[in-house]
Amino acid sequence: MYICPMYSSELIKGTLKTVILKLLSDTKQMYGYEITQKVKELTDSKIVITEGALYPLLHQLEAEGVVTTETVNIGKRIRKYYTLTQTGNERAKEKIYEFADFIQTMNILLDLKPSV
Amino acid sequence: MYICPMYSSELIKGTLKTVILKLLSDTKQMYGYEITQKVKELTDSKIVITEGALYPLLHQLEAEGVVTTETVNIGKRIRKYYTLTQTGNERAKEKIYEFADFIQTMNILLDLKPSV
DNA sequence: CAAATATACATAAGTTATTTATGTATAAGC
DNA sequence: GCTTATACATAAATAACTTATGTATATTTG
Repeated sequence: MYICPMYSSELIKGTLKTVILKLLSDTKQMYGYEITQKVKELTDSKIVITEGALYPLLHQLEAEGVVTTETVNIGKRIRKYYTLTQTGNERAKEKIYEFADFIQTMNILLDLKPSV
Repeated sequence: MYICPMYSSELIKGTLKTVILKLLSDTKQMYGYEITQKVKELTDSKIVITEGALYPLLHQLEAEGVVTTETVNIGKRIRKYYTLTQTGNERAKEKIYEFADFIQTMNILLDLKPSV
């Protein structure tokens, strides 16, 4: 049986922000580790977000005012929940729309059928 | 009227190789400048390949044995035509398949309809 | 109950791939 | 004649990620 491996990193690069914004626009509040697990689960491990990529990006999004954070104590450990701001919601819509448009263009370029 | 600008470079990054391999698998022989123009035309200027990105990649593909080259004199100018090797044809199919698969996964992740 | 794995954050060095800038030169259009 | 288009090439700077490392608690498994 064929097991589809992870996509080449060059392909995944650049979609990270869009994916995170989408998840946050669906779930309101998520913490970093939760995001990595959700993406892994939804993509059957074809997209795996590493911590080194995720955390710096989340910090950047916070600095830009796209998300706000709330730190919660879970026993003696901490969790940092991220929530989209209004700006963040708009940004999420834009990025998702852009990607949908991009897919259309790539479908034409690569002669893929719309349903593929 | 809304004019869709170029996609963010982060989105385009990583699809360059796939796009070039696809064009070469369709047209057999193309030269660098021709590739940039074809992509610009097919994507309505939403994807524009810069020379600084294109030529190093073509040279790399040649070094890997994915393409062979033939230099032709056009008047006093030169053109360097690129042709896929057999390895190159396989590579092209793989990359195109990988991207099609990637799109499917992203459609699920981003809740896009298959036809979008 | 000890060890391994999972949860949960964070950052820094190294790598890779692009962008931007620069360079050379001929051909075509105005 | 000047500007734009054709046509190649490379190098420095930048951006973004991978890999590695660090800290620490919680849970599972043998």
